[in-house]
Amino acid sequence: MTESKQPNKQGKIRAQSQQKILEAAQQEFILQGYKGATVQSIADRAGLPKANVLYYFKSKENIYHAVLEQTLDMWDQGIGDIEPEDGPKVAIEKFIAAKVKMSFMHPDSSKIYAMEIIQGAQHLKEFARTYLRQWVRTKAKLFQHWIDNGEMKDVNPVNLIFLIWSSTQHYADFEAQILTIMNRADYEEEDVDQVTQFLTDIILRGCGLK
Amino acid sequence: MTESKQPNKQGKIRAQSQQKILEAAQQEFILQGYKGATVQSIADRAGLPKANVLYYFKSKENIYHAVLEQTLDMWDQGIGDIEPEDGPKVAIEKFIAAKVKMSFMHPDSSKIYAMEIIQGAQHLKEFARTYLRQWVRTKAKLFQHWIDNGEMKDVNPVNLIFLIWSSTQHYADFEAQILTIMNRADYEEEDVDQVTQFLTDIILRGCGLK
DNA sequence: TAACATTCTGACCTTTTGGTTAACTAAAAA
DNA sequence: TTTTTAGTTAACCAAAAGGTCAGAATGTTA
Repeated sequence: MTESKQPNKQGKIRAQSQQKILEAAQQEFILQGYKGATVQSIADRAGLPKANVLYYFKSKENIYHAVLEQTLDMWDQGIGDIEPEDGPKVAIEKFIAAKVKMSFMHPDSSKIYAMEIIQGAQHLKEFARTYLRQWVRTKAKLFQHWIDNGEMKDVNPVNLIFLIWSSTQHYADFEAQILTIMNRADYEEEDVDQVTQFLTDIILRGCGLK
Repeated sequence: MTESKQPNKQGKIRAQSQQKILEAAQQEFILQGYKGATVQSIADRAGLPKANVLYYFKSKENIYHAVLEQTLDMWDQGIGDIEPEDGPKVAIEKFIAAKVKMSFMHPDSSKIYAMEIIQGAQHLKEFARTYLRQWVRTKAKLFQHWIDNGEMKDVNPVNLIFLIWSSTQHYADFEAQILTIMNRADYEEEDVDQVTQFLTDIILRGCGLK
């Protein structure tokens, strides 16, 4: 029972190195895909020798799992929570604002997630089947309740959720295309508000809330 | 000048084999990514020996290019053409209907395209910079014209185009997630109409056209 | 049928990759 | 100081990958 270590210094190096590796790996996985990202390229990007990367994560699979987990945590935190007492207008406003913000602040998480789903959601099937499905059902019920109460137009709540997800995530996932089309090098501060404003405006009115 | 061949039989075998290879390749590229899709796996899926695949396409790069080209052709054909004389209501209806139909009928093309963009659009930068940018500008001007004429609400036309693209393509790209959440095995005929109906309804009303 | 072109294919080669190992250093505990 | 533990790294290896090639098989045409 040599349960000593980790007063502070201990886990520090570990945590730092792991984080550096995860960030590098996320980039590489996006740019090259799972198979295309090599342990060497991840190591190079992280500024570490390959063997050191394998020391912290026993295998490439493990690195990928860790990246995905980080992504799901982000999703979980960033998703604005819809609350019953908000009413439909505020709920949708909060929901859209949260998702747009996440898209602009953590586009890479969104990209990794999108690639996983496109490729068949092999690693996320369970997450979708349990967590996501439940989340959608709960929120859909809430919307349905407001609809039944005449507080908003009768639109399919599930489709509405998909609409908000897709239209907000688009700015993260399709960043390259959007910037090219608009002939811009990067997103800027005000884009977040502009997009939030636009989507909120259209969707609220679309739901008969404006 | 032995310009004989191809009265009919000639190019036939060639065309058939190539098409079989392209379909197999598209699947593999989606499922495994560019690097993950091996020439062997493409050959296996196409039911041909590897060397035969390399006989028709000199390299894996070439196969990928051919797949992308096919995808852009599809995009080009499938995009409902907005015409000035339609007016905003019909234009948006046609646009949404065309994109939804494409998403449900050719989800794989949409997926390949999406992956390319997410990964930085390396092979599509030129397409986006020239063709797409021009397309968006032309259509945006049209919408702006209608807005100036008071025929629709004052919404940002470029954002509107992005909204329609994203919300429709979502059903192709995120197929796996949507089906899992809805606890279904496959899309069905009526889904196309239902989704078209939903999106048209919300977006038209969002644009003050209902 | 003979000549020619096209299609097909197993065997082979080179390079790259994920992962292991063993040895070394640094630092913290005993 | 001695002993452990954590971290670091070059060198190595087996497997898998992309691609070549020579020659066999199968048409096509004259």
